[in-house]
Amino acid sequence: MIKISITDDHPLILNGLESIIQRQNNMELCGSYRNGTELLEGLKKTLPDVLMLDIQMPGQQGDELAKIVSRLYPSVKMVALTNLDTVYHIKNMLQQGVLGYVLKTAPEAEIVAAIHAVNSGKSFLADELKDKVLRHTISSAQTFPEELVLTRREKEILQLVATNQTSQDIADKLFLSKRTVDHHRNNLLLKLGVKNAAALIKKAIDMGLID
Amino acid sequence: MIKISITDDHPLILNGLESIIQRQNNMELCGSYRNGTELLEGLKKTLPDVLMLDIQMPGQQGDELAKIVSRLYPSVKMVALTNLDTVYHIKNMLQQGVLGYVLKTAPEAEIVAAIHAVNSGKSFLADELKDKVLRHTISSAQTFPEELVLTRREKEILQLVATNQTSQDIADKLFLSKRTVDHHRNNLLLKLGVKNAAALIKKAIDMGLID
DNA sequence: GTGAAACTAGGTATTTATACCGAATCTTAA
DNA sequence: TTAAGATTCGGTATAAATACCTAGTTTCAC
Repeated sequence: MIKISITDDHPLILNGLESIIQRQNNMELCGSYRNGTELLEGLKKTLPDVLMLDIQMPGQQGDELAKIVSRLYPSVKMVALTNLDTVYHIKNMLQQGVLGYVLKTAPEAEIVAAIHAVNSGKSFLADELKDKVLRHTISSAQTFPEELVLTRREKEILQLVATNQTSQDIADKLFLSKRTVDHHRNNLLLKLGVKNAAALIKKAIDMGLID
Repeated sequence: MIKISITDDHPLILNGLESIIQRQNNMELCGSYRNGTELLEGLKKTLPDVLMLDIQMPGQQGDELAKIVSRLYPSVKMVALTNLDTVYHIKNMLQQGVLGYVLKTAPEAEIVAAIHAVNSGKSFLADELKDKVLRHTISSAQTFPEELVLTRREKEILQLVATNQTSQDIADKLFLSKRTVDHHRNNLLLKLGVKNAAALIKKAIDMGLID
């Protein structure tokens, strides 16, 4: 019997996954959480074999959670269950210790297959996503730099740049010098390979860095 | 017995909604479609009382579908079931003939309530969304025009602003003076109610003006 | 045809963003 | 403990965007 927990802020998704699991005769749902706080609380009591994890959630994001969980509970196999199909997110989640990556648009059979795979310690990634990562790895010189790793501060400032605030506004809000904010903005432009704020926001949204 | 159809490209959502409907003793699912083409095909055979409609889908978008359905089958009551919680989308869908608007993050009871409401011809909108629309209507009535209408040139330039080009670049490309481009950019900022290009792009994407 | 709106473009000024330079702390993992 | 990277902030300079003017031409609906 594979014990499964899920963390997602959408009741509909929780429902859908629950009905899928109930239909399998060798799986059972042992935890259902709506955010990172609930998850971390729940894991203290019940440890699943497989944890299904959304990326975009209110509060703590999926990648941070994956990192925490994989450190605290290395025995828990994780599957990212998400809408985001960018290479950035796939690589990012896998780096954070997630074994499987499945899109919410995936057919039921694929979700079940992913659970089985990670439960036996194997990684799981849909063929289409493998191809995508592969293509990107091969031809990424032009599109965006291979290694896109944004720091915590950069992510934070990226969000704020999209909110109709100047660097000075952002600096005031974060209690930083305008210079510091500009420094991070420049790094963002470099890392995403763009020349100005408009293109930065466009690309960040395309890549799923901003919701 | 309320007959319900659903159009959504996420199998998980289809699953989740199906299990919710099965648990109600006065509802039944009479159609389940993954995109607009399937929906329009299916409606020729089976007409539901209530149609649950996603907005973001591959191919035809929800708002276009709502318009078509409400013209072809005025008896079908529609509910938008979506992740998008912007005032723009709420108003847009309601204008296209949708009676209810429910977020995918909504609890099960709210989804059921929405189906009942629209089935008896009443509109349905969660209180939080009503408040949001109200606040927006009040606060934006004075500053910006209610109706957002972009001209051809403005739309054209809006697209280009998102493509990593400066005003001068855009001017060269369109054989215009940089001043003219700046003029249109200023109008865009005014019309969308933002202060800079970053926020302009963010808002334009949120509103579906840029893909 | 007339009028409204869109499109065009220039002047001038200020504010912001971007580019490059250096460098001191702080965190964190090896 | 050490090394690498993140974070912080400064100087200086230029490029770009934004704000507020005016005004001629074109387009299109009435």
